[in-house]
Amino acid sequence: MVSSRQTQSIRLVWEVFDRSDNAFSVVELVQMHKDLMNKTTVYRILDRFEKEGKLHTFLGKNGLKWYAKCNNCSSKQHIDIHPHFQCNECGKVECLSIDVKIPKVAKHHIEQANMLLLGQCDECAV
Amino acid sequence: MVSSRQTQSIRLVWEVFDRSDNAFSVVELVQMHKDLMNKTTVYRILDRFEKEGKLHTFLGKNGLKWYAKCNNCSSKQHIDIHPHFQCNECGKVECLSIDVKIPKVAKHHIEQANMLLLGQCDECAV
DNA sequence: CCACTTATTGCAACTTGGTTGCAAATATAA
DNA sequence: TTATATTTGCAACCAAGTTGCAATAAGTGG
Repeated sequence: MVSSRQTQSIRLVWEVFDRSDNAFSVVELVQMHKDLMNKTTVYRILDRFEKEGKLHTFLGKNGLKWYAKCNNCSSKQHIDIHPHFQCNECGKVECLSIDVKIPKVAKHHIEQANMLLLGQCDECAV
Repeated sequence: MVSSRQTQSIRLVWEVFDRSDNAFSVVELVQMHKDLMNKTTVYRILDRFEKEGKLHTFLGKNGLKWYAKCNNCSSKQHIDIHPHFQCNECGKVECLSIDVKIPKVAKHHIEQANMLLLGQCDECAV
């Protein structure tokens, strides 16, 4: 492993995140690159970005994997919690930059916490 | 829809929940009934229990669907939040009977919140 | 207790998200 | 420019979940 060559595909996938602060589902990312690279490649690149701490992941409302840029989060803070919001109508997802306290639970050693808020986003609220 | 016949399969699936306060993943439930009924049937029965407000569902750490009895929760409270805990080692899931405040977020109308805590359970902590 | 209606089930085929192994392509260092 | 090790494409695979339809079986009513 180690190195990390600067390939066309890696550049293209990164650009998506570089140009926007949105979160993207893997499905979207595979779709938007489908003429440019294989889905396996997309999966692998995202995987790598996550390991490198450039992106963090979480699960959306149907158990689909989403990726977002790590703006507020160092790779240490990945285990900490900022909640994500997903609109029940348009499906769009956002990282919320608020902190949620991880509850202490007796007899449980909590290492991570995921919080997904579901509702209606600004744009879908007529 | 409406009626609801009391079939063998429905009875069998319900017994699992009746005998224990654990949460069960669909995968487990399909597996444990595999000689008694088709997986489609298990899916359909769980689906129905959920609609009837007997069970609530949530997603575990790999996006797998889990079902648990609605003890503390009326069907109204489904949209409210008690967090779930999943052990990273043995995979077991519990409903935690603590309340988590749903954060208010400007410009977002939040309808539901899901919180999954991950860590080590009592039994896996040597 | 039988016949009938309709809910429920089984089955097989399908869909979708995600993974794997390996050969071919290509970025980089020398 | 070449050598080599990383990336990629591809095709096949896996698992979770869904669908359509024919077969089965609950729960009526007679």
